[in-house]
Amino acid sequence: MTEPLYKTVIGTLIDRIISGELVPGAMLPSEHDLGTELGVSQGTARKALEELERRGIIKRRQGVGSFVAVRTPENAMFQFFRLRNPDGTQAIPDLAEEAVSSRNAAACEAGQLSGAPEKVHEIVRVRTIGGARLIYEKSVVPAVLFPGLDQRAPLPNALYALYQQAFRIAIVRAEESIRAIAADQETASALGCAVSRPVMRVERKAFDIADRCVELRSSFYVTDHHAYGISLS
Amino acid sequence: MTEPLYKTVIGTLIDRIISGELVPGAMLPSEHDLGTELGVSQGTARKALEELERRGIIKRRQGVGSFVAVRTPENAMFQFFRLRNPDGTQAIPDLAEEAVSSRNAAACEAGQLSGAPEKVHEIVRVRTIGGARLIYEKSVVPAVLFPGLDQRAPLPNALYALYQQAFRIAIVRAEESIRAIAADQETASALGCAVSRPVMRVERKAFDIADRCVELRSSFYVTDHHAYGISLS
DNA sequence: CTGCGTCAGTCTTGTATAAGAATTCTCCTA
DNA sequence: TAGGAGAATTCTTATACAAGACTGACGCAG
Repeated sequence: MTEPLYKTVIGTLIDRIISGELVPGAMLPSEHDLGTELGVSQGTARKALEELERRGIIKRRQGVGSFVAVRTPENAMFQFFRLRNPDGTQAIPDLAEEAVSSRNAAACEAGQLSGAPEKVHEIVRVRTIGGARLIYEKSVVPAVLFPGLDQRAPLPNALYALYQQAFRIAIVRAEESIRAIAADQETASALGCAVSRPVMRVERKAFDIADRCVELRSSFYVTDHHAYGISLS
Repeated sequence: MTEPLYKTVIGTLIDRIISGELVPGAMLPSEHDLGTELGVSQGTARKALEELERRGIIKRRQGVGSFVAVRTPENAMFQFFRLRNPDGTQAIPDLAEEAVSSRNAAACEAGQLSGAPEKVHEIVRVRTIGGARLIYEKSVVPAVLFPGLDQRAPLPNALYALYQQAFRIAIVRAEESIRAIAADQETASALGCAVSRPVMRVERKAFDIADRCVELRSSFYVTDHHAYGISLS
């Protein structure tokens, strides 16, 4: 056998989560049962579960069990919303405006999104912090993966919780490109600020549990009183 | 015993690296020898070594051995220098100007740096990419941890490799706050750009293997043709 | 005698397995 | 209602074997 047993177990569990056999919040078989079922020892099953926990796909609690990770509004904010208050605490944004539309994918969007979709949904939102319009973001997702998303307004604050609950798509990781630019006309009017004012532009590619790119997001932040906080390791 | 054995082993190994008993590049005892020496089994020693590898403190190679990680100019760039070319490849900066000075620590610096140092060294540098002045950075380190740093000019491109080789301080992780601001007079003249032009400002706190904050760095980037690339997971 | 390739030996980490300890929750009982 | 026994789970530790990698001895050709 070329592939280690525990990697086969990992693949089996991921397949079950993708197929919907294991839904978010569901309890996985215990280490012992999983080993018996798949014909491996408890230790091997355990090694697979440990790696899935490191990747954020499941949660384990001693004495309780292992569970498929649930993307709640809270943890989605904490993990993927990086704007911080001056004291370092998490900034909590409110939703001010929202527009959802359906359109044909641009060539560069189709090239980056999984499945090279023809149709996409676009979600444009303006967010406020303490009443000030500080965030303008445009998200693009393949229509085929998110059927009916354009008829669900108003959308919740945390999109990734919705993605998981309504469309069975769990965002696991993201890649971002950050730059400082001068606000263009569109951004300035959305944020109610002056044209050519410095804003932070973040281009995000979000990947699901199967490592497919399922969302492109372009965000613009006013960072006068808040900063984007990240960790390098 | 309240603390698991393998965590004790981790602490022992980290202490040996901090003390200089294990220098960068040195080979650690094999799993078997380490277990015998510390009175634990090979499996327990292995669990400790696996976690140290996950934390980037050591490197392991099957059939060869385990080695204390070496901070080379290449991997320091790759891990902590996040500016990327438009095609996503790593941008490689050159050094244009450099000034090293020694001064008293400001209150906010002493409060953040490990040991609340009175004296600090300040390294101010301008970097270029393809000949264009795109990066202006100011690093502040405690003088007591970096004796004689101010007499070492010219400094190498990758400071963190120098920190490890010359001062036995290994930067393991960093926290950054990012914002888009208008360039002030000082930054604009350093970068040779217009005042109030949008630039990206990155405030970094760098931590060593003992999780002490040993460097504060304030960087300013011109991001017209390059972007700051990060991963969220 | 020298140079080179091969192959066995040995040292290393990687993988698989198992048993007992610690933790958590449930449920029964006083 | 409080407390304790019990069952279920993960966590810790231990051991055996497999796989990869370097070393050195050996043999053979030049």
